[in-house]
Amino acid sequence: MTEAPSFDVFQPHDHRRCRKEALAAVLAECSARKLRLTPPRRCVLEALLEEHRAMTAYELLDRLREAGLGSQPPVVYRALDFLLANGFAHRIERLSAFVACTHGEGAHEAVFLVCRACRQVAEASLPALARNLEAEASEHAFRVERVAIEVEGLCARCAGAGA
Amino acid sequence: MTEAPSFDVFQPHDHRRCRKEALAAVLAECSARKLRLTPPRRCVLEALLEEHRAMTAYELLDRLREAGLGSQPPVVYRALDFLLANGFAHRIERLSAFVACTHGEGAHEAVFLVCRACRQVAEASLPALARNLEAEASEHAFRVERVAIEVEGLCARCAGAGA
DNA sequence: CCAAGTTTGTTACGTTATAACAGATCGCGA
DNA sequence: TCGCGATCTGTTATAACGTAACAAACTTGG
Repeated sequence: MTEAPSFDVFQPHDHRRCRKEALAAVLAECSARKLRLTPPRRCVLEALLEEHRAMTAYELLDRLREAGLGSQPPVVYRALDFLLANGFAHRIERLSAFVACTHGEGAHEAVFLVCRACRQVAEASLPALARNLEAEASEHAFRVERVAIEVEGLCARCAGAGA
Repeated sequence: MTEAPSFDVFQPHDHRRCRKEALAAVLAECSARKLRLTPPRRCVLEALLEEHRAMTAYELLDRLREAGLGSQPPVVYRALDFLLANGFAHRIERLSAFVACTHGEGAHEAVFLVCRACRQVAEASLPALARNLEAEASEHAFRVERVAIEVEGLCARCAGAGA
């Protein structure tokens, strides 16, 4: 199985290659897990990989429409459900928007660094933090199902541009 | 200045007293900082303290309407802006909803334990975690402006109720 | 008291998301 | 290879969340 790339989107990189590798990794994963990357699902994933930033459901829906696929909201929300459920994309709560997963591996509790200007999102994992949260939750007898850690601010480039 | 209470909402407690003390703390804070807790702002805050769970803007708007105050969305969103800006309430991104602050002190990076069944929210602070995030952000040359850490799951009571 | 700034309230609209259902497609077993 | 159950696509319609723009009322300080 191809390994998905895991890197810092805020660094310059060969974007063509990054998209291609990420798509290959998802295709491999789908094949291995017998998941169907149908046309609308693939269209949404490719849009996210291409833009490489958090996109709203309605921006993605425009892509579906342009591709001659469904043009109504449920189509894009269902494609997103599939991508989120299988770890190929993430929802950024703060923006009500979505990004392709850049972290590679399956289930993981990620920290998202979200630039409010360019909407690019870097994904990091902090295992130490996850342990802290576990401890905190167990003190409250709380059963954890989902963790969202979102850091909003400005990436170096946008901060430099005087945003 | 009265100290606001800081406790675990998932534990049984004297709710009447908890509301009264929290309101007193906000009044004191407003007086100290020359902030105006006007009728719509107070109405929204009291609703949040009374219900003691995450409430949507439109639920809060119903309260304003019942109180004979404004009945259109901008009124409640402005009151919420005031409460959020001054640390008297928090937005729970995951739910597009709002809770009264139960943590007492001013600016703080909190961890929210959000029960998806009853919508009660426990607020904890994890200083160690904040330091981790700082380190992570600086590695990416990212300027942090706002941090949201939300843990979704089930509180002990709702888990027990077989949710 | 007056002027400047702040707050409330309104109308109108834009954005985000889901329910319910019909028809198309897929994959498997007879 | 046929057909049946499960899955997926697409539609219409509507609900939930949020903001722009502007007029009127209130508050505060000179």
